[in-house]
Order: sequence, then structure tokens, then C-alpha cells
Amino acid sequence: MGRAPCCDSKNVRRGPWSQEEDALLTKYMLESRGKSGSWIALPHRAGLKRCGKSCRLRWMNYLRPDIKRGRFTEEEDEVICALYLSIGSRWSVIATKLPGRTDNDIKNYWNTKLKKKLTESLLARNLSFPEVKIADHDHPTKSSLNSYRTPFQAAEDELQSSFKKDVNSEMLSASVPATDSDFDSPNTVSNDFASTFWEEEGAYLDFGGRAFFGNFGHLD
DNA sequence: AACGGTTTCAACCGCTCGTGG
DNA sequence: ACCACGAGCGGTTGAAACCGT
Repeated sequence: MGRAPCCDSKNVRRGPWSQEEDALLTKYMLESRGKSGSWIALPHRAGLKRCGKSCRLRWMNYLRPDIKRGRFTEEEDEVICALYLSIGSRWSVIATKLPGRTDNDIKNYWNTKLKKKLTESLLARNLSFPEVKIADHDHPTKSSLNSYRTPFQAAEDELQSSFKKDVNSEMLSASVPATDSDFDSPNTVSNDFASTFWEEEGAYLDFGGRAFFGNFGHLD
């Protein structure tokens, strides 16, 4: 026996949502102020002939009023790349660090553009695309999402606690290899923490003026 | 203008996780 | 401990839009 379907597929609409359906779902969600109860029960209550999962997806990925539209910024690119190299394809975790962006948006953006962009950047440096392997203890749980720190943020935390003084972007950029030759000499970085990070975590990758932490294998 | 290839992104599928009984 | 169920997630698909010839 296969898995039971989540809803009666004969009585639900599929495919693209109509304006009327969007209006019904939006009206219901706004009137209920998010206190919709279960998603399974929502279609019936809202007068929609849709699967609950489909309603959830439509709301979360398209209709929510706080969704950010338009092109991803360089800063967002950097956050996505850094997190992907750090935690892998945990799009929902990455989305929590980019307010207004959905996990689906980020996933699509990564698969269609950013992965290619990063790969080209790596190839230009004679580096191969890193295999991202995350140890279990590195996976943030749902309860720890709010306190989860990206490698950049962790680095900033460490710097702040170590030096007990203002850490500005100038200091952070000083820890990034500025030229190709700097990649071969991690000792040129300007603070102890960055040197330690180099040894323990691998190479820095210059990308769009800033850097990522990760383990990059050299091409033979 | 027509066509074919490519890109984009909304939506679906099937799985795991969390929770309550 | 086990089971059932709903929520949420990541991978994948496919239609629409876009672009080059």
C-alpha cells in the first residue's frame, strides 16, 4: 500500500491559482490574523477547493504581505552563499536570515543563478566547488534558530569578545585576503582569530568584495 | 514574425519531524 | 513505546516568459 494522500485529490483543484482563489485565501488569512487553526481545515473554512498543503504553500510563498519582491542584492547573495557553504541546502534556515525572502525563492535563486555564479568565481581561482558536509551537531534545531549564527556572525561575535572594542567593517575586511597571493599566506591576515579560523576551517573565498569561510578543494 | 532553446519560478510530491493521544 | 496526523521541508517538475537566430 502506498502512502495515503493528504487530501481527496478528486475534489481539489490543482495547478495555478486564480485571482479569486488568491482573494479568498488572503481574505481568510487576514481576517483570521493567522489564527487559522489547521491548514487541512482551512480550505473548507475559506471556501476553497484546494488541498491544505497547497493553501499553505500559496500563502507562505506568494500571498503573505511581508514578502520581498525583486532582485536579490549582493548582500543577500553573500549571506546565501556563506550559509550554503556552512549548512548546506537548509533553505528554511537560510530564509530566516533574509527577512521577506521565502525558502522557495532562495532555493530557486540558488539553483538557477547563484550556484552558477559561485562556481564561476571558484573556477576563476582554480578552486573546485566544495562538497558541503554538515555534521549532525552543526544542524540548528528549530528551537535554536533564533540563536543560530552564520560563520560571518560567529566571526564577528568572536572578534567582539576577543578585542572588546568596536569592530567595524574595516577590521573585518582586513581579515580577508585581498589578493590571490594572499590565499597562499594566511599569516597575512591581521588578527589572531582569523588566522586560527584559516587553519581550522579552511580557505577564504573572495566573492563580491567580501569573503566566505569553507573548505575548498583545489583542482588538479 | 516564427521558431527553438533557455531561464524562471510557482506548484507539486514525498519524505521527515513534532506532537498529542 | 507506539501510532496517527498535521506541519514543514527540500527536491523536482513543467508551464510561462524570455531571448537569440
